[in-house]
Amino acid sequence: METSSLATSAIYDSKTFEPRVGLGRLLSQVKMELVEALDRELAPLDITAAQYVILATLAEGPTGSASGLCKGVSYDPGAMTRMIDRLERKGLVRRVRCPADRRRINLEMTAEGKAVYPQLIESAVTVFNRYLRGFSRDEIAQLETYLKRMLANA
Amino acid sequence: METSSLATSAIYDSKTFEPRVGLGRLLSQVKMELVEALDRELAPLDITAAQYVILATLAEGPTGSASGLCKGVSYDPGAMTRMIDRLERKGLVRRVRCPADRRRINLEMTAEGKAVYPQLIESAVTVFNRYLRGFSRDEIAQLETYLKRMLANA
DNA sequence: TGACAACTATTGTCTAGGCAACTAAGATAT
DNA sequence: ATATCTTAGTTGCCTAGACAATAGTTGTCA
Repeated sequence: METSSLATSAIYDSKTFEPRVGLGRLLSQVKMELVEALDRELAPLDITAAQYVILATLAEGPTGSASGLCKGVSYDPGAMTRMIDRLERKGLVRRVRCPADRRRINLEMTAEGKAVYPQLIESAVTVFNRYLRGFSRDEIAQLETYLKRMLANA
Repeated sequence: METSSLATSAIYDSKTFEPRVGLGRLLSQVKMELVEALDRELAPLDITAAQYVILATLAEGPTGSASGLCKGVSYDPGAMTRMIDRLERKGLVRRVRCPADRRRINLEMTAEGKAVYPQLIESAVTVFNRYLRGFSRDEIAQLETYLKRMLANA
């Protein structure tokens, strides 16, 4: 039958599954190392990788409200409130009540936030380039495609 | 010069880097969804994905000590102590002082732990097969290779 | 032997996210 | 207009991991 490499056959079965060396472990490891590396890279700026994600989403996107950010980064509203507290305390971000809808709180980067932002990007680029040494652009595109396919399978 | 697809050229630069759609976001998302899916799958057994990882490492490997587990799953020793507390409270794992080295604590799965373990594997297999629908074995192998190359670049 | 270094596990403290309850504000329907 | 429903953000409580300090144990070496 030669089903072993058909795309439609089940990949794993309980007999042969090896939890310790599999894809899950690799994904966790890579993600963790990337976060740790970015944390170290950003440490001199007193900014964490988690904060970087929020700032980047805020800086690049049109979604200026807190709840928009929550959906964008799949974050709990409560966690987001406190995250914004931290960023506001650091003077990187400002809460601005939306006049049209007074429930909504729009977020703006402060001058200081905008000033450090290029350094954040620089740090992220450094980290990714380090972990992607030896990859061609095609390979990265393919890696991204695989991950997108997994997400589409959700 | 046509350097754009040479493997040795830097992949990203600060001008073109798009933090919101890149590899980091994809990796985080995939990892998170896998964990959430496994959590849901294991919920009826009252076991979390994090606990599954420990149990799997313990069941499959020869590393029976707590500190061995710490290294194996890059876990904090303090966190590991409390993790084992939880597993012990659930009756899945037993602490056994090593007679040869009385600092060391060896871990054994209880009869109950061994009894549920096949169901854990079954759950994990189900989740991975779901997220890998449509993948050939070759594609999975290549995905794993990419991730291993990233780790090797650390 | 005794001082000292290295290792194992535990505990306390801190940080941060998840969940639920709550308040305020807008939207909708009667 | 008012009652009801939905949405946005905040707060309190709980859980869990990270880090640091500690106690007990082993190995080393003078």
